[in-house]
This record gives sequence, C-alpha cells and structure tokens, in this order.
Amino acid sequence: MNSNKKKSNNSTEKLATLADVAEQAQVSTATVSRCLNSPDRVDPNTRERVFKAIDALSYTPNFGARAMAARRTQTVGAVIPTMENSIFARGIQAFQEELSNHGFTLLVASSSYKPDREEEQIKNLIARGAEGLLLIGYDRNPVIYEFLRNRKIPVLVTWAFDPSESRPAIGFNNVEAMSNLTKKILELGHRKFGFITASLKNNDRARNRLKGIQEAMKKADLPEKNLQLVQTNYSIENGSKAFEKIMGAEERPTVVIGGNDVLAVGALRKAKEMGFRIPDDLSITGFDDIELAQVVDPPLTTVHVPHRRMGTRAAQILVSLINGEKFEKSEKLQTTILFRGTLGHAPH
Amino acid sequence: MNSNKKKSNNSTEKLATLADVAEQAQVSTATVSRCLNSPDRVDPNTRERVFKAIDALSYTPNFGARAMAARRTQTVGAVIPTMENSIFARGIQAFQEELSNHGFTLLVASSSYKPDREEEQIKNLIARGAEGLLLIGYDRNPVIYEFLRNRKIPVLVTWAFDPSESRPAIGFNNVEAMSNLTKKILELGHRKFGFITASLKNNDRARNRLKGIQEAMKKADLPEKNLQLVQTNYSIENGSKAFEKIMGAEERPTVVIGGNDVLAVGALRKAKEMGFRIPDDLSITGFDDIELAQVVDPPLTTVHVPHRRMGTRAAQILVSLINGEKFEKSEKLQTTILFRGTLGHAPH
DNA sequence: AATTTTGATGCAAGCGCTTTCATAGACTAG
DNA sequence: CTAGTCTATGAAAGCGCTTGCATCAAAATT
Repeated sequence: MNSNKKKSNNSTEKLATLADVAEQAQVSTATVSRCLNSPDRVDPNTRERVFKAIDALSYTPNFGARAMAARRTQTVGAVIPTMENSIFARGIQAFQEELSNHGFTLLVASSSYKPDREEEQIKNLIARGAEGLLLIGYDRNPVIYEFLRNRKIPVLVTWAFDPSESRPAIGFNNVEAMSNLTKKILELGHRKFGFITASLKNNDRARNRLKGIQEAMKKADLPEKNLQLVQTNYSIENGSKAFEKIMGAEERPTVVIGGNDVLAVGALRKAKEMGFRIPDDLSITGFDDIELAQVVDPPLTTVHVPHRRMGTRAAQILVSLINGEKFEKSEKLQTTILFRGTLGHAPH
Repeated sequence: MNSNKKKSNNSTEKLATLADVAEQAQVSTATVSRCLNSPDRVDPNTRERVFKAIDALSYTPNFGARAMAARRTQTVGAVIPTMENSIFARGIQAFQEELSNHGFTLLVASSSYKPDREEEQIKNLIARGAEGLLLIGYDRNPVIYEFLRNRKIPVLVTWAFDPSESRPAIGFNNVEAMSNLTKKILELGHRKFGFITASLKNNDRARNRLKGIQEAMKKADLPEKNLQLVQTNYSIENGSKAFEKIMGAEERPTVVIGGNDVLAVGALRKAKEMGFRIPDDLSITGFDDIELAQVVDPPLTTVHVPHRRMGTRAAQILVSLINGEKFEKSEKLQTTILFRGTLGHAPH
C-alpha cells in the first residue's frame, strides 16, 4: 500500500510536517494549510490529494507552530482549587462542553488552594496561549491581575458574585446564600452555632460565607461568641476532626454549619460515630450540593448551587470577552436551600 | 518608574517578546534565552540586567515558540474517562506531583468514556506537544496505538494490568481482584449474584472484572445464570436504577456487586429506600475505594486500589520512557479487600 | 474579441524562540 | 611575548506553521 520515493518512510525519520504533506501531495504548504483551515477555498480534487497525503503520513499539525503563526490558539484556561473532590467538577464539565460548542479547547489546572501555585498555573496557561481565563473567586494578588491586564487576557471570576467588586464575574452571592441558610436555622430555634470553614485567608468565598452567618446572627441579636469557628482544609477527614474539636468545647452548638459539603459530611460521619442522632440531637448543614450530599445518611441539608448553569454561562461570557465584545455586567445566580435530613429543630 | 524611549509602553502595544527584553537589556536574544535556560552560562552582571528587563516588561516566554525551537515541551498528557467523580482524582493528583518533581507538566483531558472523544483528546495532547501519554486501560482502536507508535510517543497504560498484554502498564489485575472478592462472597454463602457494570464494550477493566466473577463462580460450580448482569453508565443515579432492575427480576440475588464504588453507592441508596437492611437482607460491594465508600451508611465493603502509589509510579515509568530508557516490565500492584459494613452472610 | 472578475494556487515573510558556530577578549602556560 | 585555552557574547539559521500578495488560467461581462 506504500509507494513513496525517497525517504518518506516512517521508521526512523522525523515526524511529518506540513512541508512533507505538501511534497507528497505535490502542492505548496500554503495549500495544505488552507485545506486544514478553510477547505472550501481549495479545489476539491486538490483537497482530496492533500487529505490522502495527510492520512498516508499520519500527519497532525503542530499546535505550537500553528498558534505562533496564526496568533490564535482557541484555547481558554481555568484554574480551580482542587480536582480531588467533585466540588468544581460539574461546573467545569459544563464549562468545557459549552466552550467546545464555540470551538474552544479548555486547559484545566489546579492550585491545591495555594496562591503561589495558582499564580504559577496562571502563567503556565498564559504561556500555553490561553486567550482567556476562568478563575474561582476574587481573592488573589493584585499583581497577577495587573499582569493579566497588561497581557489583555480577559478574566472571568466565578463561583462568587460580590456586588462590591467590579470585575467580570458569574456566580452566586456567598454572603446572601449563607445568610439565608442561617435565617432558616434560626427559625428552627438554634442559638449556638458551629462553623467549619476553609482557611479564611485568600478565600473570599469562605470569608463571605462566614459573613453571611454573622450578619444573620447579628440581626437576631445573637452575640459573636455564639458562633464557634474552626478553620481547616477541605477534606472529609478534616471535617471530622474539626467537628470533634467543636464538640470538645464546653458550650456545644446545636447546629454545625459546614463551609462546604465535604466538610459537612466529615462532621456528619463523626457525629454519628459519637452517637449523636441527626437531626434530633444536632443539626448539620452543607454547601454546594455535590453528589456526596445525597448519599450520606441522613441526606445532607445543603445550599444548592447551579453548577452547570454557571459553567455554561461562564463559557459564553468568556468567549464573548475574548471576541472583544464589551462586557455587560456580572451575573448573579440564585442558590436555593435543599432541605434534606440533617437540619431539624434545636433540641430541648 | 518608567523610562523607556520609543514605544515600549505597555498600553496598546503587543506583548513583550524575547527581542524586546534583549533590546531593553542591551544584549542579544541569545543571551536572554541563555539567562532563562542556563543562567550560569552568562555573566552575573549581564544576567541581572536581563532579569531586570524581563521584570520591567513583565515578559513571559511563549510556550509554543519555545517548544518549537527546542523540540522539547517537558509535557506529558493523560486522558481519563471522567473528572466528574473522584475515581481517578487521587491517582492523577499523585501522578502530577511526581511529574512535577521531574520537571514535567501534566495536561489532563477527559473522554466521557467515549472512544472517539478519547482519540480526539489524544491527538489534541500530541499536537500540544505531549512527549508521553498516560491512558486508562488497554482497550482502544489499534489504529491509535499505531499512530502513537509512529510518532514515537511512549504510552503507559494504567488502572489495569493484564499479564497477556505486552505493552507497558502499571496497575492491578482486574480479573484477579474481582475473583478474590467473589471468593470471599462465596465463602459467606452467597449463591445468587447481581453485577452492575459499566458498558463492557471498549472497557477491558469492566470486562475483566466480570471475568473475575465468572471464574470464581465457575470454580464453585455455579451456573452462569446465577449471575445477573446490568450494564449502565457510571453514576450514582444509574447505580440506583440498575439496582431496581435487578431486584425487579423474579430471582433476586443475595449480593449485588458494583463495578465500582459509584455504582455500588447508587445501589446501596436504592436498597435502603426499598427497605432492605444491609447487610442482613442483602450484601453490596464496590470497587476502587474512593472517599464516597467511607461515608455512606453502612460504609461500603470494597476493593481498595493503591491510587497514589499507582500514580506516582506511573510518573516515574513514563518519565524514564520519555528519556529513552528501555522499558523493563509492566508492574502489577496489589489490591486488597476492605471489609466494611455492606457485606455479610447470605440470608437464610 | 477584449476586458474584467473570479478562483485556485504559489511565494515568501514572519510568528518567538533555541542553538550552532564564530568572535573577541581575558587568562594561562611555555 | 606568543600560542593556546577559556569565557561571555552575538549573528543567524531554522523550528512548523499562516497569510498577504502576486500570479495565472478560466469564466463572466461588455
């Protein structure tokens, strides 16, 4: 099936390039390039010859070269705090699906919740030609924002919406969401709160969730000391440990609010181990509504976040930003409270 | 703070390039390049000047150009079936950590368990300069293996180890793992099995797990009909549905084996909804030992897979492959059965 | 039949880097 | 003092692609 003349054998030679294809198909490199990028601008016969050659050499374009020559990559980057649990998975999945509808490819990186690492990943994505960036939350070194601004890379913040911030964002209001939840909790008679949160440093989402609780408590005239706070890293195990710590204090809360579902589930597990009946003896709530929340027993009462809608919309906005369209305004998505089995009346 | 002469202002101009830095630092591009790649080969004074310029222009190298000129990318790619649940998360995390110890960057893509999509992603990764590839399981179109071979891209298969396959792999023996589990189940008196699996097509891991069950059953002289099979996509919801289907049959099994933890958890949830007491009325087992398995109630008996070790070792092997070292041999990792709360004696 | 338009193609510049080779100066050794 | 050895640097040739411009033949218009 082979009929090549000189040394176009694929055994020890280099990889096939555009030029190789061109030679094989007896056309110029320009024509091959056109076959790839705007097929209708080349004669069907020529085109066929070219594709045959491409096939024969099992050629694939070199992305780097292409990007450099065309000055476009059709790539966007996203850096998320973690891939280890599925907090961001659904949203990112939707993001990438929508992106691909627009002909863009997604490059994902994770930062392990470390600002340095995030910065590094951002630079990496830019170096790789990301034309736009999706970032989680607002909090980060202004220097990096400046850097991005200089490079004219559109940045879209997500997973958060803060009316006081001006940069483009699509997400939900963490203060509001948590404040709403807290109100419900108050209505059920709870007065002593535990809150297990991620580190508040460099994390506006965590801080705002705390703020939501505090605001609602204040409105109910509860003193700050009625809220017991533990900061830890997101993981089920850490949720358990934090729970133990909270319950080790002299004044036990009647409700433990998880900064997210992962933490809440850890707390729930430990609570059951310690013999608490949930929600009779103690209430627990989560945030995010990831799959995990539905499968624990009892199922977790949590704040539902419209992950997929957020991801899809984020893609649309970012693409339009990249295409130079003017940014309209940040969008706020609604969260809802999902009452499942872990929130009940305060005991007594 | 600015003191640039002509038009090196960063307002409407293009991005800074190596040449810009060179000009600003009054050296040649070669020197700048050397500063970046082998700093000790340039005079400390010059070096300082160069880095100052780099800073001033907030220059970052263009990955594509660099890759093209140097013919190296220090990048490896991995395509995993899904990011939506954490089946692969821990392993990939470890993979990437170890990779970065060796100075490599990881590009991850997901295929949604679709062969076409996988192929597409593989090509994309190659185009982006991946020097090596980590792929899940053996099963895929020979054409794509051939393609990769032509391009001399080392490929490492993971999440599976099949002694009858010759290509490089690091993983566990799915047949053996499942067969061991089945033996334990048999010892507990179970004779009627349900198995919820991912689609067997294009999925050697799923097929081999099935094979493991079948072999163990055969050894115990159980007829094939004692195994009821349902194929579905991996998701908790689908696990539930599949469970319902199995339990809708006239002959109910006494144990339902999940092809993985996600499916098993779905089954467990539905089982409880339907009023089964687990494990008294019915046993359920999983596979993978992801976080999910520990937080359900009762905690899931499952096959533990050494995710992190697998990821770390995979990175080491792949790097050595890329560096042209000869491939020693595929490595088999041991799985263990984790007896938690969902496997018990057969009822009656 | 002469002119204009259109369509298909090739030429060649250049995208931002790395790297080979050459050069020039500063040392060391004889 | 000369030849030989280093060391720090620059000039320039690509790496594999896209694309503006030029070309030429065929089709459409006058």
